[in-house]
Amino acid sequence: MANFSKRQQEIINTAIELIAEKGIQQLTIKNLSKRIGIAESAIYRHFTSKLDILLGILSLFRESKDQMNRELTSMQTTPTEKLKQMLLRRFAYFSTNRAIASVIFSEELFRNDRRLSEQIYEIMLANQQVIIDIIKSGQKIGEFRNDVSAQQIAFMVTGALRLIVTHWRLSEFKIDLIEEGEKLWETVKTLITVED
Amino acid sequence: MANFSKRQQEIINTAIELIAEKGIQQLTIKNLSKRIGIAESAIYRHFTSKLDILLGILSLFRESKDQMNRELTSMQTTPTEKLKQMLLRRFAYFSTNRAIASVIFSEELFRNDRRLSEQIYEIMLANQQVIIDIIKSGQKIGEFRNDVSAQQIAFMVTGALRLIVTHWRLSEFKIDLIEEGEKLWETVKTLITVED
Amino acid sequence: MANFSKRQQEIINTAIELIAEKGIQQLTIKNLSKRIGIAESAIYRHFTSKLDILLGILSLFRESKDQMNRELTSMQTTPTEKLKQMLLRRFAYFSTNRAIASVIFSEELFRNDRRLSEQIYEIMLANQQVIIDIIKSGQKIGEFRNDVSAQQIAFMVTGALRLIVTHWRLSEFKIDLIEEGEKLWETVKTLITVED
Amino acid sequence: MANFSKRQQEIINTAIELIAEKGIQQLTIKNLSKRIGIAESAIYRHFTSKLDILLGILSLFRESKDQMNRELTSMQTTPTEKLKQMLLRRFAYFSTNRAIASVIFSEELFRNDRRLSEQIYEIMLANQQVIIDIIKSGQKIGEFRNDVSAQQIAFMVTGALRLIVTHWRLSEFKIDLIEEGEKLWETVKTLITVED
DNA sequence: GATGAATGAGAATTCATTCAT
DNA sequence: AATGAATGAATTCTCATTCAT
Repeated sequence: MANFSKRQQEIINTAIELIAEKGIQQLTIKNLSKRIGIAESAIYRHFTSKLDILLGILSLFRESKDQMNRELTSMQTTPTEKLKQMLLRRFAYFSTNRAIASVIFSEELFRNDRRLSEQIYEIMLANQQVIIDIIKSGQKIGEFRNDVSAQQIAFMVTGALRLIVTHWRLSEFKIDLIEEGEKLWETVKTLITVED
Repeated sequence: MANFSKRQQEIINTAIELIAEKGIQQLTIKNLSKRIGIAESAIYRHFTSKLDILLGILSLFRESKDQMNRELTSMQTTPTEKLKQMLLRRFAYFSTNRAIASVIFSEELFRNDRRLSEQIYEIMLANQQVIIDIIKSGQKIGEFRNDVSAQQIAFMVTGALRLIVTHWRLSEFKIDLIEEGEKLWETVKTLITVED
Repeated sequence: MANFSKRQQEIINTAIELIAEKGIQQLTIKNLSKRIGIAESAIYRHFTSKLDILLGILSLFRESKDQMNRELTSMQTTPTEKLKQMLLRRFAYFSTNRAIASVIFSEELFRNDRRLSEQIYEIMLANQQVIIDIIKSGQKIGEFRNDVSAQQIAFMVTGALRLIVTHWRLSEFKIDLIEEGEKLWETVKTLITVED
Repeated sequence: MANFSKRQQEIINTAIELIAEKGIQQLTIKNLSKRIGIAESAIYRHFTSKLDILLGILSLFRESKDQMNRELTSMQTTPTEKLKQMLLRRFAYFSTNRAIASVIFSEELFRNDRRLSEQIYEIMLANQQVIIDIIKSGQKIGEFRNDVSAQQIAFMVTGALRLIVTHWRLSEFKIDLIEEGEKLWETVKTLITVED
């Protein structure tokens, strides 16, 4: 969010909140400005259009993704530990950032415009690539089983993550997300690590 | 679709198409009627409101889910074969029903109304329960490994299915979905079946 | 209603009912046909347009007015008795014909079309003329005081009648209309008859 | 109208005009905005809904009623003079405020909504109560005859007022309303004042 | 930076009416 | 007589955006 002013950040965060709470159809300039407490027209001082706000949301997502990847890369541990960290951190992140969790997996929201849908796909692919890379390195050094493709495992791990978050959201956050994350990690570990 | 008239079925299917192609924001009565080739007001002979059309879509989803479950239940085979069939058939179904594939995993689309969001969650839960049940019965007779919970495996399998379909859609259907389904099944089989 | 078929009479009466209950804005072909229990298009077998139905209502009003005048004319009594009869009968009629009472004094309802507004004015004038004539004849033979104009008395009597019926309607028929009619007559008698 | 902005007052007055000229069915946002010379959507900056505009009209009526009552209350004269003033002023007011005259007695116009119909009834009752009070005080000091109830006289006076205004309106304002008011007052005076 | 007023395009829905059956 | 399907015009209201202050 370095590139965004205070007000811009406020607008982006409020927009995410609004989408999370009421869906994209309720993300209107009117609702947005009302919640922030400024006039509708004031929004246009900070973003030239509504599309720009959505692009802002995506840039926030990308930043958070880059941040996590940088952290993982700098970690000097085994692939198993890396995968564990990555999973648990993402569950932890979502559990304290409900609004983002409600929006980040909803590719539907960004279908209005080519630029939006391309960017969200790009973020999604990048996120998956991180997992694939970790798994591949684990396979190379014999920590993870080699008889299944890293790509497929990545589908299963990311897919489960996304699905659990969706359940959590649809259940109106009644599920304990942290606990679910730990259960998922145990399962993944059991299924793919090689015991010696 | 037994309960729906010809025209109602046409409206429901066209609505799914429209959402699939252009997103829910483009599902307007105008676009709908234009594509069907009737006047906007004619739609209201067949559905009392737009909400009613969305409920119609969900009732179609539920019917298709019930149909698949009935088929699976009546199959006299092993859990392994059942799980395989279920997975491959769903991939096959989606690959020939692109529009439905684009809509059925988009819980976001049905957030306008309580009735809608509750129903889509219900369908989602029911679909997952089928997988859980198959896995449990496989675990009971020793076909599937017992050291991981059926629930977690179901998350991974369904999650992967959903994620692959999403990729397929965002890639504008360039991926070969059938092939992807087979790859996923191979992976799942390798990971969870017990070799003797 | 001699000129109207059974079905036409049913439509006219139902239209009056609808207006009485929910106001003219709720008098739609849809509501009308629904209440009668036929299809919307069936209405057009019996009336060529909605305007025609409104004209039918007015023709019913006119008939009822003519009927009352004929009765009054044929009565062989004093003007005092005639005025009393006219007043009490109208109150009695309205109290058992709530729907008509709710509509007949609402000139507003018939402003869509010249023909309608002219006819309702005509009926109104004719109704008043009857009272004026009775009062004049009473003045001529010395039963009613002569120091006020018949026209003005007619305004006061008819005005009170209309206003009381309006009150009755707005109070949701909680007032006893018959009793109110008697009170009004007593007052009118006290004010305008000449004691000897 | 203190609580309303300039534009809001303009909208309310134009709405009254429109109803007066063409009936409530022609009071549409389109007609309203066209006559004012702004876009349809601009109306919604000033009133949140059409119902709100109608409530605005009623609040204007109430204010005008309160104003008149305040004037009457502060007058230091006999009940006879008060009743005369009240009558003549109302006729004068209507004769220069044709639009309001065309709307204020049309309870039918406000039947769309409970709030509307309750308010118009309330205004009507309040208006009548003023007359009843004047008459009662006149009876107490012997200026008005005591053998008829104040309530009944009020019905007759108010009823006549309303009926004369209705005639004036239906005759397309050809009658001289001021003159009619004077005639009515003469009649009322003759009928109810006690000569000594 | 912010506001209030305004705009034009469109949204869902309703209505009277028509027509083939 | 009656129906079901359709139509086009109109209605209320929303939305993103602009502009003068």
